[in-house]
Amino acid sequence: MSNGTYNPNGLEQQFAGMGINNNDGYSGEGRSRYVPPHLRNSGGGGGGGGGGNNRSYGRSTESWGDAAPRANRSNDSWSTRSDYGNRSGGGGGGGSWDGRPTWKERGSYGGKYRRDGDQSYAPRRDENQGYWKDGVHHVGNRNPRLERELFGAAEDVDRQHTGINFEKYDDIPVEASGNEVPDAITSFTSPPLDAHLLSNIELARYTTPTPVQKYSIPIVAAGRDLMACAQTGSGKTGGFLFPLFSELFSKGPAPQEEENSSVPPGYGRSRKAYPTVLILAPTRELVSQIYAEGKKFGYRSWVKSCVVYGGADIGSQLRQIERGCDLLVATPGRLVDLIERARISMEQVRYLVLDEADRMLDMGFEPQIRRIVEQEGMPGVNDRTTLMFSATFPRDIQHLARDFLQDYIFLSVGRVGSTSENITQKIEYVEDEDKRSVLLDILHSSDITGLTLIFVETKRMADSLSDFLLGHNFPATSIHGDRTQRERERALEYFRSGRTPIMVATAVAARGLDIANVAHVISYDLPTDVDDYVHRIGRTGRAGNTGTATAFFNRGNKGIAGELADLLKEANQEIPQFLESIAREGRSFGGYSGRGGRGGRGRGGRGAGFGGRDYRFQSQEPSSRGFGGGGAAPDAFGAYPPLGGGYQGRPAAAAAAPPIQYQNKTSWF
DNA sequence: AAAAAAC
Repeated sequence: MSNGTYNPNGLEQQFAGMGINNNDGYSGEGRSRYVPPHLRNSGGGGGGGGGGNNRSYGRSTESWGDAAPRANRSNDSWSTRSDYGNRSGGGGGGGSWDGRPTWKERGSYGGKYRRDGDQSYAPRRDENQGYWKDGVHHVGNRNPRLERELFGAAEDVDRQHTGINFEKYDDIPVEASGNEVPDAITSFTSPPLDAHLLSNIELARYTTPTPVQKYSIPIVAAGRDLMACAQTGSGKTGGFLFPLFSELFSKGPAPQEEENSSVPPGYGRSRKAYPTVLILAPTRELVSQIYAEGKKFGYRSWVKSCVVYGGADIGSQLRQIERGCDLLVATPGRLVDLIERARISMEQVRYLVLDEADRMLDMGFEPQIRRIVEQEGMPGVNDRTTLMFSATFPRDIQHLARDFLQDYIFLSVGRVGSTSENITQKIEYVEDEDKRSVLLDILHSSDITGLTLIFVETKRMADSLSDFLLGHNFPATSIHGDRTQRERERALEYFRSGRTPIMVATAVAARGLDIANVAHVISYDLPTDVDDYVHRIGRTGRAGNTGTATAFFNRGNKGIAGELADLLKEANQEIPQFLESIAREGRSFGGYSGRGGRGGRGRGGRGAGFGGRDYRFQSQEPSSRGFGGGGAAPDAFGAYPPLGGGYQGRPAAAAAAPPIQYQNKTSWF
């Protein structure tokens, strides 16, 4: 297969390329320090440049970054959120955020180094980085090498967005609700998108907006907040990156305090970064992936993107931030850490994105998220645009939406190619002790083109199973939370590139990861939550391709049997007899009542490809979910539903008298 | 019950 942009010796070469950072100990020591993927070849400047070549730029961000006084803010176009009309149509004549000229250093910088022939000791200037001066976006030079690195070649197996079945786009169910929903766009055009962004979208070979993008672009352009129920595979990442970059490109940097712009960059009293855009996501791999997409769309622009997450060297992340940080992608834990170290400020955040919000809450990130959004000086709902994405819309997410969003547009989107059409699901009855040999059979008989992703429930199993496969000469790797970040990233890279076409994974890889060319997803162990199963199989059949999902089922999985059978039925898949009967046993016992308990969609929603419902517009009558029942009352135990409980279909505003929590079947005992 | 995530 084509190795495309993936050099087998990439890592070593990239270490070599970091020569500029020798003083940082990268190569001076006997053992090489880990360089996370986003720092390798960063900037991509000339030849051996590698990292560290943006340094001089960092200065500019430093100064504009200091927060403009609140009072100023209320005069600029940012804060008048109540006046939606003013912000649509790219108003303001494309000036800077507040109409004032932006920091001069940013402009003079170009002149300073452009004619400087000797760059051997001066901070390396990046010809490919654009800049903003006097209300004009000066786009950097093109760089074929960097373009190839960012966008890949058309034939690269691991970059393919081809095979997208565009006709199917039109079949995707989309529901938008809210006050004055802006009209959806139908194609990538300028306006409403910034012309430079459009050229980057073209380079990335995206030709048609997905449904979520069709809505999110005009919604953000109108300055509205968005709550979107959509899974990855719906073009979610582009759904927020496109409109955000478009806004940044046409509006330029946020205003900065005049006095502060004279502080010598890098030597000022603080080395704090003030990102304009903050994107939060639950896993390290996910933020890494979003950042990689961000680099594509930010190509040649003035916007400097950064990514921070745990498990990786914080020093290199700090240096990256110092070089400029307009758009930040982060996991919550590491971001809180950096805020505590006073290296990142939330005070200039104008756009906030919460990706996979339900997952973040599941993982217990709510305290960190609330701290980041509510207690660290981030502009309030009136002074920022907030986009929330979530596969499900349970009650705790509704609360978050109520607190973080203002008069939002609710969007419910299906996937590109519904589960039923693109993924063939097979359920095999396999006892635990037979799983290994059945797996070998499957691997032996399966098509060698395409990747195979195997899900297990425990980290230990991930290790032992990948060892077992390696022992049988299958090129396998594994990814789970006990592996080092370096191992995780390498595993993912090898898997993506096809160098190791089999990967054994825990839940860390179940959601959000967009890996092209996954032909087969095997649930070696079934999860207990059917939502997890849905997310897993969503790793295949992406972008309009077809895929196969196989699950090993035995009596130990009977808890999921009923919902699994329902799911298969909705997806028009074959339901094996054993599953049918085990599901029936479960149902007759205590009366299966569809989904209750923890977060998730009602059964009816998934088949239609909808992720949730805009509870704001549901009346007090029983919802279409089958969550029938009276008004607000304690549940059968006399207890009010827990805040974190999964529940939907009821206005969250009824807080004074919380509604019934419908119990999971198992809770009745 | 296990997984994920900051040091």
